[in-house]
Order: sequence, then structure tokens, then C-alpha cells
Amino acid sequence: MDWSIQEIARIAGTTSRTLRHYDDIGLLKPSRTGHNGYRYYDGPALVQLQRIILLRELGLGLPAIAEVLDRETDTVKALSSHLEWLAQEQDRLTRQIASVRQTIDTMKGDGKYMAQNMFDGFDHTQYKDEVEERWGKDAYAASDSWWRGMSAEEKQEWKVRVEKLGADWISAAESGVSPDSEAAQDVARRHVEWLRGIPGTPSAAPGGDAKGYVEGLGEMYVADPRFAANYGGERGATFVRDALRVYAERNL
Amino acid sequence: MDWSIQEIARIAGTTSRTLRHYDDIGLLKPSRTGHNGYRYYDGPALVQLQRIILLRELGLGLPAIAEVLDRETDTVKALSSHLEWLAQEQDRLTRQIASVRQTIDTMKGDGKYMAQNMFDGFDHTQYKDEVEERWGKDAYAASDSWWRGMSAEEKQEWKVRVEKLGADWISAAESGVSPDSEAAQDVARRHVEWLRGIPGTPSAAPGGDAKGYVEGLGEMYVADPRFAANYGGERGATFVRDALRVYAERNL
DNA sequence: GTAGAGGTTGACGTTACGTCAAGGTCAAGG
DNA sequence: CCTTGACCTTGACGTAACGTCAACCTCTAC
Repeated sequence: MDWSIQEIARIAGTTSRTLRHYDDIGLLKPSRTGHNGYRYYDGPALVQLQRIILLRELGLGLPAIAEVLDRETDTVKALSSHLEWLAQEQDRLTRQIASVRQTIDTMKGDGKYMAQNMFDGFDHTQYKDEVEERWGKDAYAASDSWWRGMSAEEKQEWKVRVEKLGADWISAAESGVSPDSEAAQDVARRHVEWLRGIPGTPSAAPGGDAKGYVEGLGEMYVADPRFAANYGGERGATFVRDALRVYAERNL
Repeated sequence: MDWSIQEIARIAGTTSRTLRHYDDIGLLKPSRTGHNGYRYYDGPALVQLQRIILLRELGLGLPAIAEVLDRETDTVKALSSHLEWLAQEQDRLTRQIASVRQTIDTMKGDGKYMAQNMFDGFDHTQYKDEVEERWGKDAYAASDSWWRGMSAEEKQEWKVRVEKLGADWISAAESGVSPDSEAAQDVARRHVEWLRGIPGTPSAAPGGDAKGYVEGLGEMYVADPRFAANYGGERGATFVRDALRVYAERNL
């Protein structure tokens, strides 16, 4: 009264390969093995197999299932902790979906963002004189040719990055944490790394005054309403300035 | 004006290993390679890298990103189809979470199900005489010892399987599809495979009248209100009977 | 000259099997 | 007895995107 490997596979709704795999990892051994090496399974083995399949359909991993089968863990307990993991995954997915949606919207350019044309790379020519005056002709030229050298898609994605950085600054400022908190400093780090991608930025190497540059930028974000608007107004810009100052002090 | 592998890794917020991986699969080649084999990256490479990282954070796979970079696919298009996939995943997760919750509830035994003690394995002794009369003493004895041989956990999970099967029957019946539809026939197949797990069930091999047995069971589900209740009342049981009859006719 | 930091190319591990590949076993028919 | 076909076996690669050694160069600074 036992079945061959294909037979229980069909009965249980799985494949013979899966059965062999379970045998290999010791999850479910055949109840009997023929002299020819054939695997045979009996009733209790089928019951075990059906338990395994049930738990697998719920998403449990094979090691977790093995624990349940070895009576090291309660099934309900295993499922409960699995449920937590599932909930976390769902959260992550939800956030990612929101992110993708926003990115698509930004890229499609619904006018709202396209019209902004911020200094941060969106329309260099508009600020030509200002940039030349502040950082010199070379800086503008380098920055401009860099920007012109990008494809439309690259520009789109650059904008998206700027958006995200701005959004992260705002949410950090509004979350009420201090500018020297780890969260804020992480955004500051990303901000500085982002700046490094723009030609004309002083390098962090000795000789390039990256520290003064970053601190100066921070002040400008506060002083210039066009920038402040990008970081959630004056309060936001102040937060950005403080966080950048701390970051520059510590790392540049 | 270029960076070593560690430097851009830091600037972009990733690891050198990842950079090497991208080089290996041809996703992002260094802009320059030293005579010693060292990889160096310049500004445009950094821009590319940042595009890649942005898309990766949104969950796109590397092949999809490669398509975007090779201009074979529009970024927005790639993200849109990615969004669909994400939505599907979310659906799947939601359903799985519901399934796990229900399973946990059933196992915890909130009394509602525990009290049911259906024939389908929940309390064999209760139906001893009836079973013996219908299928013989041997059938009852085999079935009973099989049931007693199971551990508490196995019994719990067996109940869960019965619950799910019943729930699937009901939802199939209520969905309005016909008993010979693919969906209904799939549940029928699982039902028959489930029966095979109970000792005493006639085998599908020649000599064992599996066809008559299954058809007889179907009739009983309709005739006996205790069973019918398990399949959503008389209408549900009728659906089950019809589906089983079709299945038996075609496959047994 | 020698640390020490950083670079290189392999190559294995991760999840749960799918998918060949090469070859033995078994029942049925000519 | 031999063949055919269905079924079985073990072995090994592939999957997604790197993390993590391992063994071995290279460069800079003291």
C-alpha cells in the first residue's frame, strides 16, 4: 500500500523533482526504498507531504517547515511570525509602489515640476550671469556643457533625484529630528554626494575647499527664497543649512 | 578628473563589489582602465551609475535597466510595466496574508470549527456505525487507525485542508461558473486527491471502483444535510456533486 | 623596506526547485 | 529474446544580485 514517486506527486499536486529535493534536504524521506533505488511513499508520508505543501502555499520557507515538522516550533507560532514578515513585505511594496508612481508622474512632467526649472540643473542658462558671478566663468561653462551632454532621459532622471532629495529633506525637517541626527546626516551625506556629481564642485581633496563650499551653499539655501522654496520654505532651508554645516564640520 | 572604484561607490552610495558586478554583466563599464587593471570612472559614468541606482531602488531588475540604458525602452514605459508587476505582487501578498490569518484562526480553534466535528476525519468514532454499514468494517478500522496515528498538529493541519477545500468549493459554486469549468474541475481534482489520502478509498487502478465511489460520495453530499452544510447547503452540494461526476467521468 | 589601504580575478553561497543529460529498471508486445 | 516506452536514478547547471572569503598584486607613506 504505497505509491511511486510520480504517483504521490500527482496525488499531492506537486512534482517528482520536488519530492527528490525534499529527500535531498532531509525534509521528507521516502518510507521505503527499492533495491533499485526507487523511492516509495506510504500513507503517513503522504500526510507529511500534504502538511508541507499546505505550509509552502502559505509562503513558509523550507527550513521553517522543517522546524515545524521536527516539533521544534509550534505551527501557529511559525505562521504568526511568518505573518509579521508578510506584513512588512506588504508595507515595503506599498511604499515602493508609491515611489514608482511618483517617479512616473515626475518624469511624465505634469507641468508642475517642469515649470519649476530650478537652478539645480533644470535650466542652467537662466542663471548664467548669477552663477558666473558667484563661482566664475569656468564653473558655469563646465556645468553647462555637462548638463547639455546629458540625454533627455538622463535629465529626467536627474530631476527625479533632485525631487527625491528635496522630499527627503522636507520629511526629515518635518519629522522633528535634530539636524545632527543620524537621519538628517544621512540625507546631508547624500546631498553632498549628489553635489559631487556636478562638475565645478570643489573636491574633498586638500586644496579644494569643499567644506566652505558646502557651508556657503547652505547659507544660500536660506537666503535665497528660490532655493528655500525647494526645501519647504525658510524653516526647511534652515534645517538643511544646519544639517549641512554639521556634516561639513564632521566630514569635510 | 575621475574616481577609483571605492570613491564612486561612496559617492553613489553603493559598494565596489556592485560596481564590479555591473562591469561583469556589461551594465556599466569603467570609463578608463589603468595598466594595472584598476577601474576608473568619470562624470558621465557617475551619472549613469546614479540612473542605475535610482531605478534599482524602484525595484527594476538589471536586465530591464540595461534596456532603458541602451535606449531600447522608454524609462516611463519600463516603470509602468514594472508598476503592474508590483501591483500583482501586492495582490498576491494580500491574499496570502488573508490565507495565513485564516489558517491561524482555524488552528487556534475558536470553537466554531472545532465543534463541527465533521465526518471528514474530525471525529471518526461518532460515525462508526454509519461508516461500517456503508463501506464495511475494514474500511472503518483502517480509517480510524490512520486518524489516531496522526499527531495533534497533523490533525490540525488536516482540518485546515478540509476547510480550504470546502471554502474553495463554495467560492467556486458562488462564482457562477459551470461544474465542468476548468476552475471547478481543478477543485474536483484536489478533492479526489485529498480522498486518496484517506485509507479505505478505492484506488484508481483497475479493480478499485474509484469512479463509482466518487460518484456515490457526490450523491451523498447532496442527500445528507450534514455534508451539504459543509459545502454551502444544498445548492453548493449539488454543484460539488456535478463537478465530481464530470471529473469521475473524465478521469477515473 | 615594509606596513597598510586598496585593487584584481576567481569562486562559493543564497531559495526552491526547473530542466537537461546520461543511463538503469520494468511491464507489455512481437 | 528483444524492443519500446514509461518511469526511475544521480549529477549538475541556471536562476537575481550581489556578499563574502581567498589568494595575490599595487601604490603610498614612513
